Amino acid sequence: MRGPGKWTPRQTRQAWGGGGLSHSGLCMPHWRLHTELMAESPITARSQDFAAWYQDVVLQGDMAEPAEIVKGCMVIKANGYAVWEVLQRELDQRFKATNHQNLYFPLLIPESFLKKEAEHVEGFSPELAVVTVAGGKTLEEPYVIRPTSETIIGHFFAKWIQSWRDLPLLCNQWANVVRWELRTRMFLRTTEFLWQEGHTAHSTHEEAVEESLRMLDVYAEVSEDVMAMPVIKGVKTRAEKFAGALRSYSIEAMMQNGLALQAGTSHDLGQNFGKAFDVKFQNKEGQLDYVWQTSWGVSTRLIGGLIMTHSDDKGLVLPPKLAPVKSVLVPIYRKEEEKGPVLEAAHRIAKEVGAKVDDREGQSPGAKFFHWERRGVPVVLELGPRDLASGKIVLKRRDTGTKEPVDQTAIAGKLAEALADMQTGLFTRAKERMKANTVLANSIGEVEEILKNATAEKGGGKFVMAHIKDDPAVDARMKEFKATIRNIPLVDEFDGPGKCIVTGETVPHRAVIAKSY
RNA sequence: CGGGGCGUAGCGCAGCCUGGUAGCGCACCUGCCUUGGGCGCAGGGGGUCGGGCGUUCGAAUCGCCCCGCCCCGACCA
Repeated sequence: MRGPGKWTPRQTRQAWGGGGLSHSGLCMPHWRLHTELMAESPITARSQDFAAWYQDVVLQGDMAEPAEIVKGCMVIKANGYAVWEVLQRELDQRFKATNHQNLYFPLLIPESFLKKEAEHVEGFSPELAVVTVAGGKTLEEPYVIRPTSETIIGHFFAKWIQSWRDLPLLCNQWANVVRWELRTRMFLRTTEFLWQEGHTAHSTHEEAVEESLRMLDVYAEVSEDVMAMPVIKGVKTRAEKFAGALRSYSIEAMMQNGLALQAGTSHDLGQNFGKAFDVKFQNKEGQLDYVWQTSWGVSTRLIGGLIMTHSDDKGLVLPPKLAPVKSVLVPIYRKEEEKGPVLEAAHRIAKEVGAKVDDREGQSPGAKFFHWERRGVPVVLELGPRDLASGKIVLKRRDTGTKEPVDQTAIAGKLAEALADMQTGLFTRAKERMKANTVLANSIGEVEEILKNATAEKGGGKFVMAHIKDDPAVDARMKEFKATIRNIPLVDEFDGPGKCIVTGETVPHRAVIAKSY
């Protein structure tokens, strides 16, 4: 049954106005002309429809699929979850290295808890899912399904903290959260998503600020060094900060269409939740004081950012450090007598270099190449009778598409080299793209001029760097061009102080204005 | 939540206007043959036509209601 809710190429095609007519025949790469009817469907070109391309890559890369029976939710498939597991490992070891411990709090939070911090409840109430009936009875007090856990953690922190000796308290939890979203996109925004949320309590504000910046650095490091995704660290404006925080920091990445993606956030919560949940400690002077808290999180959204940073019209591209399978060896043989020696050599070499052998029967090598290509495997090795005779093996890179015959004796080194080169190459390319699409503006008119045509279809979005005041009224003006102030960078890479393009007041340096996901 | 589009086999679609009990390609299964970028041939399995109600001798097809998904906008990691 076709069933409700398949995100099909046909539907996306119609959405961008092609009516499903003949776009497939017109501007496809030539190899698609005779492969239209293949099981693994073609991928919409980025230049045609970026949103459709993204969806195709997720689906064809077997990363996830819509859970059509649950509104706004998705199934993260084995391929996608494996990437999440690598991310979890990379993040978790850095959390541990900075003395955090993992624990776990309940999914359900008493509704009254949310209401204890005024700004917090106001920020989250539109997106709460609430449990009102359980065990066949209407509950006296409804539970909300956690949209984040500051409140319930505040409650327990109050029980656990008495003295300055209990501080700092450094916690993290890996969890799912639910935020009722009006519009969803796989990985980027779904009703339920996976994340980690760090929660810490400190005896001084300085220490809390230090902590929130430390974890922002951890996020930036994982983004750039592991995911090869360049980011801008900065402060969120008051209008954009987390509901209940004193100050929020973010890392912002630029997708291939020039739109910004908030890839991680870290919050200085001040004493707001301490006061709301009565989290007090006795300091060294014997005085009672409220704790200073932080919270910080990254989610499965990172995977969406990863896809929109590196993937191409052939499908997924995974940076080697994140790829669950770094290389696949495709054995090629024509005659029965070739099969034995080829497979023997294939397994020997694969074992030596840690590659996976695709020895499925009944699939042609060509089909296997396409299969692994769209799943983002960094390197595919090809080994056939010709290579056996010459002592070579063919190494093909996913990022550049280059094919190179390599001496079998040198393959381990060459493979490692190719993977390392791909990792840095992907980062460099993304970084250069970000630079190329970052422009300065010195008046609100210029900002408008730049952003009004800034969509993927019209040549790509931009990061507009402008002097602009951190004032909600100023943020509101950005709505005129469907943009937001993404953040105020921690490090100024431009020209220092200048006059705000809206109010004329002097501000320390330029901020990032962009359209975003 | 407003505007637009769509829902027929696992996937992509035809059939609907002009009602007569469902078809094509790919995928899947079996066998042979092939294998350096999506091989070929032969045979085969698979569908409560998104759901409900109605009109009719008869509904995928006509009418009403509902549900879901995609796209575009307002809110958000």
